Amino acid sequence: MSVSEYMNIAKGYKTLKTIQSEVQGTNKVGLSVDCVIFGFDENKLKVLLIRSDLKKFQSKWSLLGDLVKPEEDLDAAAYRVLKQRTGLDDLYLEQVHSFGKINRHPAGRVVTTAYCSLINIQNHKLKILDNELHWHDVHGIVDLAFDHNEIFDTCYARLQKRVQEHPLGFSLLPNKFSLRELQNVYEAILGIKLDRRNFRKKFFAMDLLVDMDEIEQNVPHRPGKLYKFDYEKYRRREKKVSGIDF
Amino acid sequence: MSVSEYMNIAKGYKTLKTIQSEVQGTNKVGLSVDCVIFGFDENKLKVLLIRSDLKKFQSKWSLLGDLVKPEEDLDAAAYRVLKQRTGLDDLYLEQVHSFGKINRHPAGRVVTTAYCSLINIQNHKLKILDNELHWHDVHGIVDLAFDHNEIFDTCYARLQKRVQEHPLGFSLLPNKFSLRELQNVYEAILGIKLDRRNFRKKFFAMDLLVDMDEIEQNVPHRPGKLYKFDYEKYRRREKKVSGIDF
DNA sequence: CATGGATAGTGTTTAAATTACACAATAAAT
DNA sequence: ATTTATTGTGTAATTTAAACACTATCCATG
Repeated sequence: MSVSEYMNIAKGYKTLKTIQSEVQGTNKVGLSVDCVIFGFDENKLKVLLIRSDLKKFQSKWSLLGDLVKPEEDLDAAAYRVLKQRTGLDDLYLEQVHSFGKINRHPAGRVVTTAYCSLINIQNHKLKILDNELHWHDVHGIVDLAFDHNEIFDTCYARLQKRVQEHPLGFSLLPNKFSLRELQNVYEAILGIKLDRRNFRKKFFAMDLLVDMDEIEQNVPHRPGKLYKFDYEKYRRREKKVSGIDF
Repeated sequence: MSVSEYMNIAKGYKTLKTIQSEVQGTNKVGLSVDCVIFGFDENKLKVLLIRSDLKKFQSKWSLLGDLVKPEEDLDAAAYRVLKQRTGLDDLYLEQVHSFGKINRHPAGRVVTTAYCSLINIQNHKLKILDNELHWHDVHGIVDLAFDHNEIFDTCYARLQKRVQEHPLGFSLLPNKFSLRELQNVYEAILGIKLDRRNFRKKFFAMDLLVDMDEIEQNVPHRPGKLYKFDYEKYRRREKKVSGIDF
């Protein structure tokens, strides 16, 4: 042992070895990710659930999750699950919260990190039929496996908050959308009715919608114009301090 | 093996044993918590840091953290660290984000969950002198150990956001405080100057400050009235949907 | 005890944002 | 040609936010 190592011990510093033995010792837990994947269909907000693969919960629905691999970033694990289950790329995905109650998993200590994702349900054709994978209305979610009710509630609440401050809603829609579709998304997520004229006024005033010079097809009434969201322009904006209010 | 177990396997269900072996197998990682503890002193926002106990980082400052014990809730671990280091009870503590890059810790795979806490620096006399524990101005934080710069930045940004929507600021102050002290807290956290009259108007309009019928002592100028925050009244309020704006 | 220094305490005016609200135009279906 | 459903549009009233200055009070000082 070198003199400097002795000095470090004298100072109370731990050596890398000491920490390593702690890390690799008994202080290990299982780590998983769970994805709350939202979709929008028939003017309803939906969440993608799977039949629990755990016998104990055989009749219950469960969020989509998996154990994090030892050599895998946390975010990468969530993205892997998301891609595996939806077949889609380039999706909105955001970490929400980690859940770490001791007995939340029957197989032992597993801490899970929950992610929230929004997808355009149109693009997601695959895998729905074969597996026991289904879109559920976010209202009328009843008894999920594990602590997934708590996780779902947390993520839904976060979504409701976040959709008001960030342009997430568009992820649920096709690239081109009408203002009615957009409003339906917001109403479904927030669970409230919005004034149509004020809604339009607000979004036009943001100046982030690009008129595609196209109109809706196959609607049994006067078709609306189609727009896309200008993410680039949005990113270039600087945010203001919004003001104290609680 | 029972018939029902066979059927479960046929259906693709995993038995508890299967999952257990997965959880207890190689898919284990170290799990830690890190606390970003904010304080307020001399009209500056401060964060509590400790000299890294890891030799590799011996000259660097580090957040306060520890490994989560195998039989300890995640939140409990954070609270344990917080209490150990501050000697205080009943503190504001909120989970912010989990950090899970593969090589973020030199001793192996350790995923950490970051918590944000606010304390009244007056109450925290102990332990500052002996250990290598110090309050640092949040500006001028330079090179922390591990990925603690990223963690700190995330928690500070979250605090700035959250303090505008929830009554956190009071946790940095004594029970009784003057409106100037309160404004100083907000200005320090947000890093902006606020209009004094409008600030007062806003807080009085909230109707959540209780006049204590006392005035400041030992100030070298006209003393201000002291107030406390009415948490009970606040909790009973129902929140409005704040409106779409991004 | 008179003065100066520092902060407390207080209202109004203007601008900006939000809300409430109604009717003509258009396309599709019959 | 008529019905049905939805688009597209503007204004007035209310609420909220922003800018801004003077007197009162206490302490410290000479």
